[in-house]
Amino acid sequence: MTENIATPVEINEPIHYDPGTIEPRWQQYWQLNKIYEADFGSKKEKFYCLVEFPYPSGAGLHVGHARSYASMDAFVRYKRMKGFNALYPMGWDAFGLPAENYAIKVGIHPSKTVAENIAHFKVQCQSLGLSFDWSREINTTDPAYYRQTQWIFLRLLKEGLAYRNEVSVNWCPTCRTNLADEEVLADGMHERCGNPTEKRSQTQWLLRITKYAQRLLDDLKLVDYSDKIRVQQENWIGRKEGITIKFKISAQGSDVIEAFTTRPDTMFGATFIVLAPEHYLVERIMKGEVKVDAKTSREIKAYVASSRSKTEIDRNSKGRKKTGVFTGLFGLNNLNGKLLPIWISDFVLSHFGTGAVVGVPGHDQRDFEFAKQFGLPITRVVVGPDGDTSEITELVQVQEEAGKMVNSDFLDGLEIREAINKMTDHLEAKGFGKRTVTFHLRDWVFSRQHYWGEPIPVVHCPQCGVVPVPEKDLPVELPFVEKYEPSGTGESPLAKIATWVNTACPVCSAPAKRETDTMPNWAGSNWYYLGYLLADKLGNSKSQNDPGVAQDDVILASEARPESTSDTNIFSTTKNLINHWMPVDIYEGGFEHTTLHLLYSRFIYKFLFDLGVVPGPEPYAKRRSHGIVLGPDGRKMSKSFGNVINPDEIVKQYGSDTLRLYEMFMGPFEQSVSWSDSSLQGCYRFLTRVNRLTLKNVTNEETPKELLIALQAVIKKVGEDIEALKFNTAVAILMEFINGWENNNLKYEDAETFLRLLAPFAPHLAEELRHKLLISTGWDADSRGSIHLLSWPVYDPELLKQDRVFIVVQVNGKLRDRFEIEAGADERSVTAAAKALPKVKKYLSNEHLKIIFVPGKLINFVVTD
RNA sequence: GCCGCGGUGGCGGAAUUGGCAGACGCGCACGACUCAAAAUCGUGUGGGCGCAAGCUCAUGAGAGUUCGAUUCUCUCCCGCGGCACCA
Repeated sequence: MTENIATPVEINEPIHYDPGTIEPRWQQYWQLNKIYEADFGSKKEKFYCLVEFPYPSGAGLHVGHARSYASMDAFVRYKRMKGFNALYPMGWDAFGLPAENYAIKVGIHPSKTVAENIAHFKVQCQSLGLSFDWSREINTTDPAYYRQTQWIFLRLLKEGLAYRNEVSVNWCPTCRTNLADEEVLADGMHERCGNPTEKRSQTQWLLRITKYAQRLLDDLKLVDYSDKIRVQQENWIGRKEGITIKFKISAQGSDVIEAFTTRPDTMFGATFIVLAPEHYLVERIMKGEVKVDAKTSREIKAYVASSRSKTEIDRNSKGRKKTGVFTGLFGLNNLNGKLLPIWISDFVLSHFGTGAVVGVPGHDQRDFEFAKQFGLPITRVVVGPDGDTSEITELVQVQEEAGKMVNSDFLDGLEIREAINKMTDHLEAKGFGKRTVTFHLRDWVFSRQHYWGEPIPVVHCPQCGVVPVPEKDLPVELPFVEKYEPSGTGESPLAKIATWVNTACPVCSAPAKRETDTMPNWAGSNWYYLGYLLADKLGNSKSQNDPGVAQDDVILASEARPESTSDTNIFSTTKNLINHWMPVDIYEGGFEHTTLHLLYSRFIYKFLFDLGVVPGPEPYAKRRSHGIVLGPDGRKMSKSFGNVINPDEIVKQYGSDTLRLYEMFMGPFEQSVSWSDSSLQGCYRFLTRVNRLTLKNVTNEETPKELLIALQAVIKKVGEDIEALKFNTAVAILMEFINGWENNNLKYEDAETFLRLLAPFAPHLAEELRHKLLISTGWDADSRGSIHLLSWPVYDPELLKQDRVFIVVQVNGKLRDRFEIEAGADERSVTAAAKALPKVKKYLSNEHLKIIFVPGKLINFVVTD
């Protein structure tokens, strides 16, 4: 601890609990004494606690942020007291749609609104008394910061993981930009603005996240994520094993169709093949390269045209009546020499598998519907557990998982699982097919047609093509413009700024144009956990104009700067710094980012790992997500419902300690809970009582033994609960303890112990009361500094050892009585004592008696007549 | 349809290697203080029967395992979330 600022407590203040007075003065005290700054020169065990940094919206901090930040704040304060060198940083994810949309709405340039919003957010965070290390604050819109973001992009480009391609993308007409798949909700709505999206074909920058799909899946085993989060990522990555089967096309030279299936066991039940309208063979038919008769050709063209006119959501809606057209062509089923008619239908998706499906109408719902629609044959090849072998005429007879093979030649009699393996081996051995793994995950559409983002650092040269901006020329700064509204043409507003767009090719110096698309708002958050570690090198608000920062010091590049072995200061290089602090020990943030930011940043971290920048394959050792704070009416808080709780008002009325305590007490951390004003008041009452009891029920006489024992139990429980993120029960035990304090007095040091336990939850009041204790009693504590720098109390296990215990007495499993006996009493004495109890005695006949004895806990008499 | 999580008093929720169901808070009732109210403190508070001691029912429904089940197994119902014409 540095020099103490004079303790700002008056000894003769009234007993009344007045958070409005005490909170600001301690906030100021903490700030002046810099008590929450992580020590970057320390060899103490580190603890890196990360909460998702907010985008600084105009609405300010809401109670959901507060739940996350306050809970993790308690965790970090506890860890600090346990002796860890804790890092709990905060920053601003200020690029992207939300910031830009807000700026457009209020008609003020985003650079200005962002700065204002950040200032507001910061004041709010400080008024909550959060122990963030503000010396490491970062801002993704800071050129020194996004220089690194751009550098990562250049490296992705160099490694072939960033590429341009014409793809079908999700377009949000409201926000006038393209979106990644992850940004579109299941119902086709944009996750930000809630409006419907459309599909467009456009040349876009993409990141090859699919190359990392298997690792993103496998490495989930290396980390501790909540089940819900892990499963959600697994679903999104969507790995499937199957086989791609080849079909020769009849009467058509060398053309072959490949179809992916996860159920090769049913191949003897195949009766047709269906192609997506976008399938290459369909293209060839329409170009005349594959011959079909003129009438069929016209029908195909008409069908394809009508499919294209449909929206993606229309096409993908389940249960829609099947449509399609027959091509007149047939594919050869190599297994039995049967010819399968080839159809075209838009229920087949071009981007999954091979864009072609083998129709097995007996055992697939969609194939069944299609066969029914067009009168195609339906063959049964699986008999389910019900033993039904009849002809399949109803959808309900379509078997899915369990059953035995029939009508399937060499597979007959096998269980489905065995048949899949046998058929797969067979097809591979014969060269008819190839084992294939598919993923649901698709490449990440990484360009946005918006102003407020990191410029993509490349130049388009007529001679050289796409040329990366040389690293030394980073950052490519975002130019200031008056008009930044999206154009809606699919071109970024940057395209209109001739002075910025026109540049010289870095390779041949010929006139060239800058890339005008910008990066999505997820770009800056891909690596921000590293940004905090390098904050002093990145030019944050404190050192932005510091000329002492050398240019090459700010690049994450590691191979250019190998680990120094001669240097005795382990924190002397960027790489050592990263190696020391990474991975993040616990990362807390919303469930809604599970398949967005969380997945994206894992991908980028793996890429940085491959480059040698970071020490391991995973950025976050542990991930948890807080439940949503719902409105008092149980609905999601929303302006339109009028059920939004503003944390500023709560702080004003009850103080931040009450708000913090309530947000932790309201329910299990990962569960959604409705806001309740009366529960909030209960927390306020608790703090008021703590205030009164500490100032009145404290003496220099010994604490009653019973209360002292209870205090040991509280020390134990609060510590264990915080570690397990069970903040609600930690608060409960603190409340329970003071119920016992009400009619007793605590000795000074025991009262102080209690305040230490309270400190992570109500940091201001704990600090205030401890200082009042020191002053009013003259009691000599081991430190006159902040309570938050004291050690976490250690309980006395001897006191927790009970010498007498309560034994529960059951008869036939029903509770009949309980009695007290010395701990460690053996079965014989417990039995004797229990039998003697009148309430028990009357149920016991002397006949056959079986006794179940659980030492120290319970005895159960089982009367068996 | 597949997968995950959950269902406990009037309300939010406690309790898990299977051993006292309902901690803690809210709400409610009564009492103390007060001219009165608020605040505060105290007592009580799952349902039914009973003056009471006590008995009995009770953790979404039903079955099972067990001396004993909120906890484990099976079937089903409901809610929330993820994936989904994904072959």
